[in-house]
Amino acid sequence: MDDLNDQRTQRLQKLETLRGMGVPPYGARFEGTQPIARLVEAYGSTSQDELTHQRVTCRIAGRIVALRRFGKAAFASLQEGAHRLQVYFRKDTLGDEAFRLSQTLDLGDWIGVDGSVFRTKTDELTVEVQTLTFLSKGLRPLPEKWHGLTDIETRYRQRYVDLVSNPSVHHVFETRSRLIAGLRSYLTDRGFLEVETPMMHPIPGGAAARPFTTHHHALHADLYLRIAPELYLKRLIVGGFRRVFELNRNFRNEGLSTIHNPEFTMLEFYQAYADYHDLMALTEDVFQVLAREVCGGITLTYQGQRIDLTPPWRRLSYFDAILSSTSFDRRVLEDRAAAEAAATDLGLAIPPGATLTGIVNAMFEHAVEPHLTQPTFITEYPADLSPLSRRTDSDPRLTDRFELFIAGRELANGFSELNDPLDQRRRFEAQATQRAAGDDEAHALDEDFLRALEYGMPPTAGEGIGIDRLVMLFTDQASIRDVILFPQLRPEPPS
RNA sequence: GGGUCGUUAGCUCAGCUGGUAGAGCAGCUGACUCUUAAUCAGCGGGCCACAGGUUCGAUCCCUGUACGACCCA
Repeated sequence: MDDLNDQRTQRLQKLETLRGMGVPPYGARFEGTQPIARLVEAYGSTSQDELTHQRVTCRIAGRIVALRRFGKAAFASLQEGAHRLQVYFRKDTLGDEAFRLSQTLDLGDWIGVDGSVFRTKTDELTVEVQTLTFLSKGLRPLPEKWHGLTDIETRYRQRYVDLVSNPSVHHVFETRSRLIAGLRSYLTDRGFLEVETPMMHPIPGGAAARPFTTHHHALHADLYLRIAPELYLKRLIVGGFRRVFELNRNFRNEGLSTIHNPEFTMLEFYQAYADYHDLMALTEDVFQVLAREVCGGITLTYQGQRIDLTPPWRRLSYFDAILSSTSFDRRVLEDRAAAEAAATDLGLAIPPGATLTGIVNAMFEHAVEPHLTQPTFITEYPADLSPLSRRTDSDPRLTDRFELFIAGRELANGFSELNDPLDQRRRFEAQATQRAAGDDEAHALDEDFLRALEYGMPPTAGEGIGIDRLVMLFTDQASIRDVILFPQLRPEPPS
């Protein structure tokens, strides 16, 4: 049995009272309403005299979130989304029957209202109700009016209550939606075609991550939820699309944290004939466009830090970043023993089988990443870490790749694509060696992808932008769970 | 996986040295036709997350479990 408290019991009784009055507690269509937000916007600064003169009437609907009764009159706040408008019930105006209905209303109920717009003595925009239409009965009490709902677990598990109780949550998710719409129009305006590639992959690829496994019964085949769309999008470039993007969910079977949710949203886009420098310029530009559209300017505040998106952003090579953030000399990048000593010096625990690349990357993550507050492109990643990236012409141990860091977090990853099928095969084979050595995040070898490359992929640059982290940055949220409507939690224990 | 902290009424929170629980809001009854955290009078509401242990006695001390938050790997 569910938590059957006395308030719920009371409301179940009121449901019967409504039925007794001939009022359906779960009504049907209520057409022709104006959004409360629109009404408030339209008349928020209109004077009482002007409202009287214009005889402004309206039809609105919403949830009752505050109620103040005075014998033969009452005030209520109607909420729709993040917006509220006060309504006023008078026995004189409503008549006995409708006033009796208004007396049965509870916090949380949905009603529709026809009335005239005026200002109260205290100058609050208010609708005096002429006709009251009952729309839907709330059986559970809402959280407290002053503190709202603060219990973080309940906020995530019952986001619907969070949204009712905390209007600022609406703002975060509206901003999320506008950022995504902004990215879509930015890319489509520049000739990128939005495509949909499989979510279920026979071979998980395109990233270093553990996949979720599922099974298709009719095909008698294991399938993997995609960890990245990359290899499919590049197949499309092989097929002749010049510019494509996909903006959708990826799934990675890894731990949860303030910056990791097992399903998360990624934008990936690919541009033929371009290189990673073009993408860095595009990234600087699109962040500015979004910041202006959504935040009204190109400086943001994130968790108390001022973030300045004015281009050009700093560009720093991966190795130089490590050397300039530590006091080590170049040997630590080239000699495994020196690297291990340096890493130990930084307080890092190095597992026995760790490769030079792995140790150096641990140093990067520890000594460099957290300090990259202002937008910074880290470039020229080692080829060992970048099995899908084109090698740098002047030094084939490096790649034409960048990652973007802001506020100490990776926001984007882009590179000139490796389009040499023979080199790609060797890189996959190196990954297979790592996998055999116990690295279960190493890339799997995808023969069909290699076959596609053998048909010839033009020079191409591609990039992924982590949308959840982007939204965190633009809405100043500390946890990824605050920018995902229904973040992953353990299943609720039975009560 | 490890550490720290948390879980008390529908919600937000108190609860001292171990003696079977309090407030505000919400709810119920009554008064009130311009209030806005309305006001006034009265009333009800608890598996103190769960399971063990210590104790004459546990919301409180101990152990474990579940769920969550943060930090670390």
